[in-house]
Amino acid sequence: MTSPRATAGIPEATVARLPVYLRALVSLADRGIGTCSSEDLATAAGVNSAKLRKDLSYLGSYGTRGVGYDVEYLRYQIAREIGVTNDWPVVIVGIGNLGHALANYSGFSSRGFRIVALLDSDPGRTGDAVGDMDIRHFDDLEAIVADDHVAIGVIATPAFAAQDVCDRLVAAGITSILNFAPTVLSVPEGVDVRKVDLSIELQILAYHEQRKAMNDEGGAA
Amino acid sequence: MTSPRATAGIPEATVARLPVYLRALVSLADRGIGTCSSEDLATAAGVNSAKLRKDLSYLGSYGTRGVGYDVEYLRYQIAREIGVTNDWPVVIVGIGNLGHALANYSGFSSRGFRIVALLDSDPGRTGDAVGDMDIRHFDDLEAIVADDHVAIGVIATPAFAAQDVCDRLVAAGITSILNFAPTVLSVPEGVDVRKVDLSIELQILAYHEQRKAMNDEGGAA
DNA sequence: ACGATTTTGTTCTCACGTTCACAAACTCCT
DNA sequence: AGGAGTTTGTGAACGTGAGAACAAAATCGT
Repeated sequence: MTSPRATAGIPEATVARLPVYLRALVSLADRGIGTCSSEDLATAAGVNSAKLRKDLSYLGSYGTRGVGYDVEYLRYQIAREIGVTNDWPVVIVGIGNLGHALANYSGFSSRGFRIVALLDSDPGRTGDAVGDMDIRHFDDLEAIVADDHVAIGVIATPAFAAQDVCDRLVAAGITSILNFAPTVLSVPEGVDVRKVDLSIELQILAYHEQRKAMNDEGGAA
Repeated sequence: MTSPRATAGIPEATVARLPVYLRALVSLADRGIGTCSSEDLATAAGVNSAKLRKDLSYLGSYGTRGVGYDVEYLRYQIAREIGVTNDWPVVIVGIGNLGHALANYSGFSSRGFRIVALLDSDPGRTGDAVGDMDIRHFDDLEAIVADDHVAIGVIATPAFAAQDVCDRLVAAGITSILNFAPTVLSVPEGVDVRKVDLSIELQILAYHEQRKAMNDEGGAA
């Protein structure tokens, strides 16, 4: 029993690229471009055009053969598919250096997210203002999550505190977590975690850099 | 003509996990654990033990059957494979909110990297101190890269400036770039780019969150 | 010394993701 | 109206990655 447009099974790899396409479309729209081919959009998104077309085909047939894609229309369709046509409320926990940067990051509000609270467990920080928001105490978490129906939390604490914060977020009803702390979080079934680790990315670069150096040596010898 | 230990072809997916294993090993060592099984390490790293063993087998046979892995020994072997036994000099360009956070991030120095310069093109920022470093003007880039043999650069500028900064980094001799600006960078052959996009990660979470909400509705109806 | 037990390293199979290549479908021009 | 030229959407081939399952090799107890 499959529905005509199987909005069910979009591959994970495709989901991860949809936001890139969305950003590329916004950029094209800003430049006043109303229609684009898969080749144009693929270039703007930094991918192969066949992959782009296959990715878009999972959402439906939003292009016109011989013409291309209407930028505004496709932009809306992808935004709808991702779910960023309405704003998602988000809480950020841990307002150190990184938390500050995240709180001030304009890319959230412009892309479907709204920061509803900055939380920290250090009483020396609560009450401080970051931009136009005040830092509140972590104990306010449960009330905020319940009041604003928050589903997404960002962890920007030190590693040692991350698992405790995570457990508390989950208990409060958060079901999606973006983790910047360099540690593995364990969460119950049904909760999604994505991690961003700055030093891991650098280490991957270092590996390839080392390989380049080895090859240069090998080639010169 | 394959060398006995083919250090040549480590799969990209494995390379991306090695830093996670390394972190897990450091954590085990800190807790005074001298030996661990693949199961222990896999749990600490948040992966399946079969996958872990297969990943490690690409590096060589560093375990002992019936016993497990020596934590210190394996830690060194992975660090050597990644190339983080010596420090890699790194420059950070764009010292806004995020650049500040990166400059203060202790995880770099403790994991094989050394920040040698903070650069910004805004004269209002140059000269300011961040931690124990001064912000220098972007025009000093070429001299710094040449003097310190810098191969890795971090871009933390606004999106509109990122491609220009990137071109200049490449021209100065940088061959690995970590890009935090929300834009696609084009680079010549031989230069590696990895990107970290905070809002993309959130959008992926939003997609899954929306799906959960749809399923709950569908299940309740 | 030898069998029981543990745990690694590897093989095999399956699923997923990428890319090619082409038919279907649309526009434009005559 | 009809053919030439474009560009999408998709089927098929290929490559990579994940996980189960097992043989090889080490320890331990008797």
